[in-house]
Amino acid sequence: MRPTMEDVAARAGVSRALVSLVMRNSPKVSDARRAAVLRAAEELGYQPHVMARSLASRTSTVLGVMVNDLRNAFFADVVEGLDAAAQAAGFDLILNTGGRSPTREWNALHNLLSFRPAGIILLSPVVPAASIQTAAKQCPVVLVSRTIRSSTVDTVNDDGEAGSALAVDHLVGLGHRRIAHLDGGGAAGAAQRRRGFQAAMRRHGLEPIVVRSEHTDTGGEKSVRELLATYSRPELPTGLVAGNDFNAVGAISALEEAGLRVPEDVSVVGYDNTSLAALRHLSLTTVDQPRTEMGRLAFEALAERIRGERTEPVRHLLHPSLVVRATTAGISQTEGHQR
Amino acid sequence: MRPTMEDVAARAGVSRALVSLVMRNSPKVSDARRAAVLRAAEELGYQPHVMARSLASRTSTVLGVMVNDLRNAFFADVVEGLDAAAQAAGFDLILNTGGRSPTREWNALHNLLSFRPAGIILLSPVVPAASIQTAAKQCPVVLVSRTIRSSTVDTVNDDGEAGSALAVDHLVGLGHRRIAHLDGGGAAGAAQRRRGFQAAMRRHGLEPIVVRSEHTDTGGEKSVRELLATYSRPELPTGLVAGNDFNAVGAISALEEAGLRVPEDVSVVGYDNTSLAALRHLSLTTVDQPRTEMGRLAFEALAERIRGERTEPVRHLLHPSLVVRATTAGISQTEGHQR
DNA sequence: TCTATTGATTAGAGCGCTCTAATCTTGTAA
DNA sequence: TTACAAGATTAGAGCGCTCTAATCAATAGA
Repeated sequence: MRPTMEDVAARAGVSRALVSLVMRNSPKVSDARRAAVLRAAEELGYQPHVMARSLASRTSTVLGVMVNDLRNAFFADVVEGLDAAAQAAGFDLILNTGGRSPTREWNALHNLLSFRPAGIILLSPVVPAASIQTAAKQCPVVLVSRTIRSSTVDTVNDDGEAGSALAVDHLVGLGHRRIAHLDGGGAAGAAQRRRGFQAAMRRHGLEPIVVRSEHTDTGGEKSVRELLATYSRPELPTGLVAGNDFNAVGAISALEEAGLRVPEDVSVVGYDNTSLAALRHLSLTTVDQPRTEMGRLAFEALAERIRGERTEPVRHLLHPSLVVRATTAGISQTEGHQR
Repeated sequence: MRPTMEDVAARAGVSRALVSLVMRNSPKVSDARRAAVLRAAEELGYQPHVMARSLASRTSTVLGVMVNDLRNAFFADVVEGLDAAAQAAGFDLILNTGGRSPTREWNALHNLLSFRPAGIILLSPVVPAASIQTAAKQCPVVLVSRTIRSSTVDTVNDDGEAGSALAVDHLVGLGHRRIAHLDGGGAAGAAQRRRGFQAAMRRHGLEPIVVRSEHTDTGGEKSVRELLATYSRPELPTGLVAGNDFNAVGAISALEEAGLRVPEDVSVVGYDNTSLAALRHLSLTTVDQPRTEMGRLAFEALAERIRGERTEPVRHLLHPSLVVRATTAGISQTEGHQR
């Protein structure tokens, strides 16, 4: 059996309480005793039992994290940021996946709650708001990539509207006037990206063209083929704001297949700045969200609640940035100003 | 304060011990009492306290997971598989990252250990074997993507040699005889892939060509340029076995840049079957490891140790499979049989 | 010298649960 | 009726720790 505090106390010739104080490095322990206890602990290979500590102190150093889909690089990055911040502050993460199913997610949430965590972070949860409210009664809750109308839960989101606007501004700045958006449909965040696109276009006095698509490469291909079938060459949009990077790659394929060059004939902007966008082969201009930072902020929000420093909800809306690479350029002279 | 077992007992008019039995659904409780307890628990919103249970029962339902880099899709997939299996068996994951630094990793490991987990899973750890041994004295340990000479720890690895062999066999079957490997250098798993390549080539009576490279797309580009500079066209390898998918993409770029067509002039095989390989735009033939399955097996190995069913170590070596897509083809007639 | 005062140490209760052993009910056989 | 086994229930100790309040030691002030 692993040594307990009692064992250390016996070996150091002090009481269990004193060992406890040393372990939490309390200042009110004499140097001599502290050294003796530390040595005894070292010799026995003693390590405090986190759960016992948690039970006795009625506090928790555990943070529950529910992530819908770890395979999604976005969430993996957020968790990385979360873990770094949590580890630095002495918290531990207990992690769960919900598999995009409300039922499984609710179970996962329950599981986390049964650890009496200090707080909970939900990454893009699909459970109803009421369930989240219930959880929030037990401990602070922070939502990432999901909004909620609740004064007890904080949220961290990337500003999808701003991201699309960034893409539109970039293209317009390059001289483009006919710009289409490949809409992600019901995918997470797609609605905001669409709204941002439309608003930005109108702001520039341009007519927004929205094509129904999906957040996949095949979706991108299909939408571009539709676009190609709908518009004759001189009226074809010269700029494309894709729903995400995969979508953009599909779009580029279809474009090239049709004999159009990117970016000479059509400029394409992706979204998410995934690892594939950085590939020199593609070198996709895309919108980057501060993912790790989102994880850090989520932790920070939670920490403030845990420390009781804040009771009003906080809504972080992070600003994405545009990573300009090789798939966007000014429109060629021959096409330029003809409407 | 959240209700405890005592509260439920009081409300149901029974003893705490009886509530405990009901919560662990013991068969030796009368139906009437069980119903009463369940109702009281429901009304109070009672939920057992996992940590308290763990402390009292001297058992743990927690599994420690140390992952080096979650951003690496490989590990994210393994964790998904792990989580699914663990959740199904009633275990919870506490997750940590080690950041590829032995020191930070050692701290992370210590943290996990302080939860007195039922077992620990280390994904591609970089700490010395001795540290792993130490941990293994406290609870069962399973290593993924790392081997060790120890009778107390189990390992789950993908057979990198077999993967390379798969790629070579495929190319040889297509008629290729001059095949080069873009070596990943010191990257994890690179050595095995290289060995597998060399062995497979010799088995076919062919001379293995190994070019030093890196597991990145720029690495792939550079190596191909070197290859191009070294060999005159008729002697240029017609088949390339890349170190991983990124590397393959870089290689393809450089090839196309030099006016060579893939797969007509040169066939390229990647490794890892990352999401980019599946892109229709690329459609990369690549080697796929059963990642989720690896997670499941890691859990299974741990579970067997936890249940005390096995004491001899187990070494899982998973067989990769080849996903044939569009970057490989038979060599064109004009090039075919000339040496 | 005696008493405050401060700082260091410890006794002991308790966190929310499990588990063993003891006790209480029934039902059944003699 | 009595005895007893089998099943249902409970008392109470204890898991490894923290925390409050009490105790103890040492120094300072009168």
